[in-house]
Amino acid sequence: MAEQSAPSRAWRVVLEKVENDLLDGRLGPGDRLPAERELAGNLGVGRSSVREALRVLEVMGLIRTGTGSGPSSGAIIVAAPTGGMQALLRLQVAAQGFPLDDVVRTRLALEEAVVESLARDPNRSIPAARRMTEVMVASDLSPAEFLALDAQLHLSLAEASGNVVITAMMAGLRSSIESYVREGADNIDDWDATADRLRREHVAILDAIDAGDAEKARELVHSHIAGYYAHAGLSR
Amino acid sequence: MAEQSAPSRAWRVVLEKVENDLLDGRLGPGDRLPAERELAGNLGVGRSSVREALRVLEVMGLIRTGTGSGPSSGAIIVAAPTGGMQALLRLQVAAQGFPLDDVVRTRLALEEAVVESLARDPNRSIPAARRMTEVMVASDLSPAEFLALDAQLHLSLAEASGNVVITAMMAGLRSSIESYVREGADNIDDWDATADRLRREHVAILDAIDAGDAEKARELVHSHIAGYYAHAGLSR
DNA sequence: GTGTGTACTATGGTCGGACCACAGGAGGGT
DNA sequence: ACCCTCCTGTGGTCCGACCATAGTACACAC
Repeated sequence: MAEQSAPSRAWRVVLEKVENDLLDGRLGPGDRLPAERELAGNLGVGRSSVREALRVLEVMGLIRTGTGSGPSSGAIIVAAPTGGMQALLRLQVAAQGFPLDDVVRTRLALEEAVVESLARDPNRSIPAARRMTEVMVASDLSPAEFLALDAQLHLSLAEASGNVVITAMMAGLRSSIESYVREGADNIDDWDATADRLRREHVAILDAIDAGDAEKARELVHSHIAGYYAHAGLSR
Repeated sequence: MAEQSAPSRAWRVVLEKVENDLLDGRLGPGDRLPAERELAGNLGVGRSSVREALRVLEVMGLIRTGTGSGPSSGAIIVAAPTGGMQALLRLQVAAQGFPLDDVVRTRLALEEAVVESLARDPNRSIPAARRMTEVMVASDLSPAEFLALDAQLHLSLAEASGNVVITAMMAGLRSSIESYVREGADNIDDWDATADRLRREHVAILDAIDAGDAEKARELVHSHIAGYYAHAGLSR
């Protein structure tokens, strides 16, 4: 299925070779790829083409490259989930391939799924999120600081849900609209009151999760997020 | 936010330059990037580094490159949403950065959000999806063909919802687990009966959407997908 | 004047070589 | 036995060369 019958594009050959090695188990997390020069020789392409493919893999978060010699050098499969998603979403939003509004709505859908799944999970444990809410009570936080903590809080919920894909997507979505969110905060005149409301909503959401009330958690997180974006003038 | 203070990595310089140009509106969909040699000269990096960055942008679906001269040559901003997401998810799943189970659950969350949003939308129109269900009644479809149509059906729902981000994600998720889904079909002995059930479920889902019953649509799509994966032995 | 074909030019695609920086390991000196 | 040095392997970068391609300009023929 990874065939493309496009023998042009030498770098694609490299990309497909790596993908197939991954799919067939010849490569896995922690493994080292052959050296660039060796790979080039094996596949009959130039080193530059190999490098272009490796660059793609690196940005996508699949490999980490290290100079020097020894076990930590070379290209190593790491499969860091968030990095690539973040880069992709940021760029797509920047290039207007992903409208801001759709990003927000997608975040909404995922965030609702997260809290619902948490509320339904009898083995849930969200101490990290609780701790975040406590940190956020400090009243001398600038909007930017507050929003950063807010992002961490929401992210910690996703992590607690144990779903790597959703966590990566949420991190990416968040970072892709980060600048807009920060600008949006400037549109809010009564920032202290807003921050207070957000804090209370956070606590209410966590309470609903702890109480196992999935429906309520879903509704709360929906109005929490939709409300903020509307208030900040970011939603149509 | 786009700062990295990492003057090493020449290709990052290029990537950031393009991203900043996009964010500041100096570049937009349809625009042409400067020629590779020119870009290299402007930024004080080698052409190879420029190419590595462009390769990343190309795989992410942001640009399309064309040889020759004239208006259609060079690197052009296209911001094709699905391509990059597909590549990213496929590779991450292949490298085991994204567990299969999390992919399925994410698809579930997005798919539920799609049908719910459709059911709530008074201006919804899902003729494409209806047509797909009619095509799928042909009984002489192989499992692979049936699954391909099934994928199209679900995708057409996402498209009908008008959310590009969710559509791209769903297309990517789907393609990333495509091979596993196909293998899973082999685990199903009573394929004809299963296909029949899936067809009926599809119709029921569309009916619920048309009826504006968001809750029911959500439940139906949930059991539809979760049920199939469980039946195919793909869910833990 | 019109049409046609050829040469030119700008572009990406690829390769190979060269050099650098760096990290680890091997080997020699003490 | 220890430490220092040099060697080797690795990615990171640049450069120059060549090719394929697609427009475009221009000269030539009619």
